Amino acid sequence: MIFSLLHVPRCRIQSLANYCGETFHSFSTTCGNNSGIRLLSSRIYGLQGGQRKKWTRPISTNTGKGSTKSKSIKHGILSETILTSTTASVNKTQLDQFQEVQYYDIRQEIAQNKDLSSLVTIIVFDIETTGFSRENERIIEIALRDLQGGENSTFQTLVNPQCKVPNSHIHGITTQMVNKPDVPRMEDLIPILLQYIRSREKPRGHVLLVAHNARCFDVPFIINELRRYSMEIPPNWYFLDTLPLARELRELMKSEGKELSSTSLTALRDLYGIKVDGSAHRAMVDVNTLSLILPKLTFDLKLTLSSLVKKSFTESDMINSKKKKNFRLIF
DNA sequence: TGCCAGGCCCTCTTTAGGGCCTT
Repeated sequence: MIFSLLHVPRCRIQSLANYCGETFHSFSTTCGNNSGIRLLSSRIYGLQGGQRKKWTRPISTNTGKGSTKSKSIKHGILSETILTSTTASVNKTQLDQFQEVQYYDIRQEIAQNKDLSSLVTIIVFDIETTGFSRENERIIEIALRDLQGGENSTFQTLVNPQCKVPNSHIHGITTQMVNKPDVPRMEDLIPILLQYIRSREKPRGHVLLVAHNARCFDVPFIINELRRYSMEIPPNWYFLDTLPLARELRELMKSEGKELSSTSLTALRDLYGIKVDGSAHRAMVDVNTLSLILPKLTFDLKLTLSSLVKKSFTESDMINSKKKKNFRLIF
């Protein structure tokens, strides 16, 4: 049975942790045995000039159900596929309409003491890229996991960067793996990704996208990729960076006379005794790792859902932060 | 010839420098 992290009363820290324990135990079981991954046959409309495109490319989701079939799979979430067919039709008009929907700042809703559990979808995500430069490098893999579980709670795909992959030694993703016609390019993927995340949202709800070092790495990459195709981050997306949380944990442990060797994802994984099922530095493996770390981290730091939302940031926050920094440098 | 990512945090600090974290 899958429970939602978001169903936990906002002020009951213990409940949050208990809930996380149940959720992530269920998730862990699902992940270990693994559930089916689907090959989506997608039809999309090109964003540029409304040109219609049709292709079939491998994008994976999982059912989130512990079926008998899934228990027979042994080698991690990346290795198995079940063929199915789903149609995703998105055009620019639909996306424009989406952008026009008015959302309140969720942080104001906290102040108004609204029930966040009915508003927020938490999605852990990770990207693999050809390097560190958001300007010069490209995304080659994306993975997401909706922590409320259920059918199609994960999304993952390789991305065709249309350039060489110089750092295969890091993630094992080679130029040959991604530079081929059946791997979607980013311009093909963006509308599908937006549609997927929107499908996980609650009515007039918000999305909290969580990643390790999100502020300096993952989020700027995502923003840049969207901007390349004249797209913007949807107004109801908020980001949570777990790196500052890891730093808080290190300070907390230090005050208790303990030591955290590093604030990396690997160090947190080791601290909490989480076993890696698959190749580290593949997007879904890191997503699964962070999905298991998050409830333990929030428990140790006594963080509620509303406190997580308070720590979140938007694209606007990043822009304003940069402006303030430039202002300080000038004056 | 010079640059080659960038934001955050710590300290031998704040008109700075270096390390961490992500691929």
